[in-house]
Amino acid sequence: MSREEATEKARDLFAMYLEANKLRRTPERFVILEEIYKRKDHFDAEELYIHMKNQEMNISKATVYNTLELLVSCDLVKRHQFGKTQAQYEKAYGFKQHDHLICVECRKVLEFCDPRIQQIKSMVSGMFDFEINHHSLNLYGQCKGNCEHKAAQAKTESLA
Amino acid sequence: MSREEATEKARDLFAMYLEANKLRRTPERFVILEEIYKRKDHFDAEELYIHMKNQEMNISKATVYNTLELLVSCDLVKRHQFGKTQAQYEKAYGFKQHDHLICVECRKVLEFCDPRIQQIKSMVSGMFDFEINHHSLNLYGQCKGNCEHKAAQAKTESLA
DNA sequence: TTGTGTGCAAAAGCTTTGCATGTTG
DNA sequence: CAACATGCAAAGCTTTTGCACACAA
Repeated sequence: MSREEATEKARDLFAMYLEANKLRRTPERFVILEEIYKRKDHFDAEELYIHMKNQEMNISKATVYNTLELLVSCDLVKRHQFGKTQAQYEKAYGFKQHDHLICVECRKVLEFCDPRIQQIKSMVSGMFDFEINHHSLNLYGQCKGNCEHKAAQAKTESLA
Repeated sequence: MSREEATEKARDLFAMYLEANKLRRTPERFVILEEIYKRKDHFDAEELYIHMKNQEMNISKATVYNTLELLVSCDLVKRHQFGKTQAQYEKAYGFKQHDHLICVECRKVLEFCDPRIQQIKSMVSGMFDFEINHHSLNLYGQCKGNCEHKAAQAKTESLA
């Protein structure tokens, strides 16, 4: 699925979600969704807010946070806590689910996939009689070389 | 290893760490370590601070945070981010490493172990040429019953 | 028209910092 | 006695809230 297709689908899903929950289709909500789906990487609420301001868009922080919350609720956006404070976000629809590898030196965030995490989830779910909705797996470490990860990136892309 | 033995070992390790890093052996640092190793569950910095105040101990928040930081650095304490803000801590020496299952309804935190996480870490480490120091795996969901997890607790204890 | 959503600013909550004082090595 | 650690309070930073106005349904 191309980025454009994913964005279009996400827009439709968001509209349906809003309708189903009797929430309003405000321009702000769709502008924010649009901007998030233009992005490739992780971002935080502040960055998104600043970006809107730079575009001369009159969108408040309250609305940014409110909309992110809505988008997380309907699974169109994922929220992560890589560091101590500031949450990070990323688009979630139409892109392969993955986990994260964080370099504690350069703070770069890489993505990887491993099917074993699904097995762990099913097993734990059964053992505790829990319904597991989502998970967060972060590996922290440091790149051995010069914090250039291009070789590894290429490797995972070939696996995808 | 009993709780007392673990506490004693932790105290020694902390003393060695302080000496190795030319840091001072202040009473506050050891009182905090002691209190943490008395605890069975997760706690946050505020709880620890309040507890000290209730014991008529004159320990400031700054010292609580500073000491937690030191203890995390030398792996005697682990820091977790289960929710959005407030970090949670737990003692780490002499207790089996584990991951967490969080009920998003009652906020209860359960613990589980799975060897597959180690396999994932080695594989990703090799693939990205990364040195992985630690990880964080949290599963979020809800208990199907009444948020009583005693049966499951019993099951994991029998596995340990 | 009606009530939800928005912008703005202020408040809240967790953590860190600055400074004077105390205490370790 | 010379640094370093502490206590206290204030500041910092991210996120939430209150309120008046705007606008979607």
